[in-house]
Amino acid sequence: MSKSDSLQFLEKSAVTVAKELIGWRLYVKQTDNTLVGGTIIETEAYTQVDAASHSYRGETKRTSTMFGPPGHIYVYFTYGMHYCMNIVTGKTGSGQAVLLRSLQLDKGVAIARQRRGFVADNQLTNGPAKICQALSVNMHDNGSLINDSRFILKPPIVPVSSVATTRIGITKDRHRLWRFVAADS
DNA sequence: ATGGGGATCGTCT
DNA sequence: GACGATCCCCATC
Repeated sequence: MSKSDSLQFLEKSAVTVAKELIGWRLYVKQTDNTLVGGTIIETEAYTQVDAASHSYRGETKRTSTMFGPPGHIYVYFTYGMHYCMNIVTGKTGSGQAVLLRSLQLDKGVAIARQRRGFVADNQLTNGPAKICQALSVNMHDNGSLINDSRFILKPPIVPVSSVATTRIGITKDRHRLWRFVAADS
């Protein structure tokens, strides 16, 4: 699959992408040109009809990336101290994104351990803010285009099946089964 | 093993 | 002026 095929995949709706993104691999280039990242094993979909989504009340300065073209990275800052990253999906202007919630690291484990304060290896990237801390992603990366920036996204080597559940850490629209987890995790 | 609360600030009401 | 698409520590069971 080529670079343009990856971008074409991201034109699908957020719910479809969130489900099918399980098993894809995300890597982020570091300042020394090495890679940190691994396999995506947990995602959540957010859309404009969804009261839990940042895009629910329309475009603002903060959410403008979410309303831009698919394939870009939407980073937001929350709880006064954490960053979380999404991949924008769907038609341009539709306000959809997929939140990355958990990765299985396979590159850059040593630097990730250092950045995460030497927690247990299974806790390095098992949360949206942990991913950003381990991969060194912050607001400067907001708006970056996948495969044309620090961010590299590759399709699965073998397809990975996923299970749909309710989302985490939200108070509105909790009923939607828009969280997807790798079946074997 | 599980649960409550503190840290900390940009964004929107 | 309130509240998070969170994480971590500490208390308690």
